[in-house]
Amino acid sequence: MSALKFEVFCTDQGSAARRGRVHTLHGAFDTPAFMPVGTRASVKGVMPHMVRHIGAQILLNNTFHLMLRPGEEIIRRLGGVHTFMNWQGPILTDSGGYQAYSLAEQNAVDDDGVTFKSIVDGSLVRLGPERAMQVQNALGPDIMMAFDDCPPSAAPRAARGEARERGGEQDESSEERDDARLTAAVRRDAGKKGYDHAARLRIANERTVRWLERCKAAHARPHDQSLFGIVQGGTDLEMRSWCAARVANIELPGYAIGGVAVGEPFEQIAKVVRHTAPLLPADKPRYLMGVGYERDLLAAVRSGVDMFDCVLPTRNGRNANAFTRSGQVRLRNAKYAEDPGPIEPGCDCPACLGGFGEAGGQPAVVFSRAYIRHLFMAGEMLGPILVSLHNLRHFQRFMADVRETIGSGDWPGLVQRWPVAAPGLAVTVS
RNA sequence: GGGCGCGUGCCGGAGUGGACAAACGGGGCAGACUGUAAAUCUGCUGAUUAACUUCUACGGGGGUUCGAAUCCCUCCGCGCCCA
Repeated sequence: MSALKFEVFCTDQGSAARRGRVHTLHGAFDTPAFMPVGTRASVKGVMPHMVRHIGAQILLNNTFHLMLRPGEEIIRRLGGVHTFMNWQGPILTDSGGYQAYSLAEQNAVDDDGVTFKSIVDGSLVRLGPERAMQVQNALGPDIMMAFDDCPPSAAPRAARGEARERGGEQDESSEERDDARLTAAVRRDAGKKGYDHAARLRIANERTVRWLERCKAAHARPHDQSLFGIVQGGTDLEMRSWCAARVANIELPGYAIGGVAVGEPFEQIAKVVRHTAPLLPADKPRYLMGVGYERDLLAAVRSGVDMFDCVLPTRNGRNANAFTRSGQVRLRNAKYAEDPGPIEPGCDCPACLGGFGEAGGQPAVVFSRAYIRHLFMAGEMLGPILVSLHNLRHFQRFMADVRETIGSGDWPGLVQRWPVAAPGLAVTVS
């Protein structure tokens, strides 16, 4: 009797997509599922009951950040993450392996783990497979991720060039700027002279597999908590195959694809996922870590992925960037200064509906784009909250529709309702 | 009536002979964001040009100088002080 049960209700006729449900000791969630991110035991700006209200059934926490503050022992003594943050549904914790990537400038990786310079007090913090398990066992999530080595993406500059040639709608004026951010993540490894990306991927793969074995061995609560293994391998399909074979060979309740969406163009992400997902056991949930935009989600679902998480709805929500079925809306733009309409007509989120529908029915007046823009211009915290709610609801509604569609098989219909996701269908129909 | 000081771009405010279309900050405009050190970050912000450029600019006018936001004269406005 495992702490996790996965049932598949139906599989799509024309793709590898499947609809199902994952059961944990803190309840179940429907798959494919989108999990909001609450890194430090908080989905920023959104109270747990609101997170539930917009349709989320499971959310993320982060091992590394909670270990530094407030410390896993405090959370354990207070009853674990569920009680601590007042979320009684399933919780998944990321292991901190991603922070070795995202905080690359503050750490060093070796064969036994990662040494971080604490972002809280500057002290040296060591995180490896055993420690990551110890912390997650103390935090008490339903699903815990293995500690992996997430290598930097191959060549951010070249990758972006490709993306641009394909004539995406993105504004090109920003390329050099976020280059700075990407190279920051790459600096630690790729910045070294004589850097050999293939070799780095191989090392990451070997570590990830070895660390996974150690994680499994160190996992002290297998009857309460489920450990997921992670496949690395960058954009190299052979490396993905190599890693997937070894990771899948280790008996676990679920498996994840990591090291994706770290700067690659959309098609590359889809390609890696389409290649890797089928290599993971069909009777276990497959989790694509950190993804993503609607088109990425659609392509991955059709490749057989069941779980997703992403900071986009909340991070972009805090930055006045609203997701809609037809694309992103930058609510700070001057053209919305007098726009009386909701973020997205027809949306049933608390922002577009003007509230949570208290007694007496829904308010007649919505939170207008003009009002939300004003909130952002004025620095009012309600702005980020409203748009976060809208975005979270957007992704939940999208996933709900995707689940429906897996039953009906009407993918063109889905893409008609969600034009933003269209590239995801195009890429998986051959 | 006399004396002193001040007047810079949307705003505040540097600059006191050339590297000034003018620091810095604010405001505004635009962009980015994929297992969150992010309510953050980046760029632009006199006009004109695709760009090199050119033009108009530091209260008004006049002057000195190869060259002035910066020096001189004068006028206007504002502030403070003395009668």
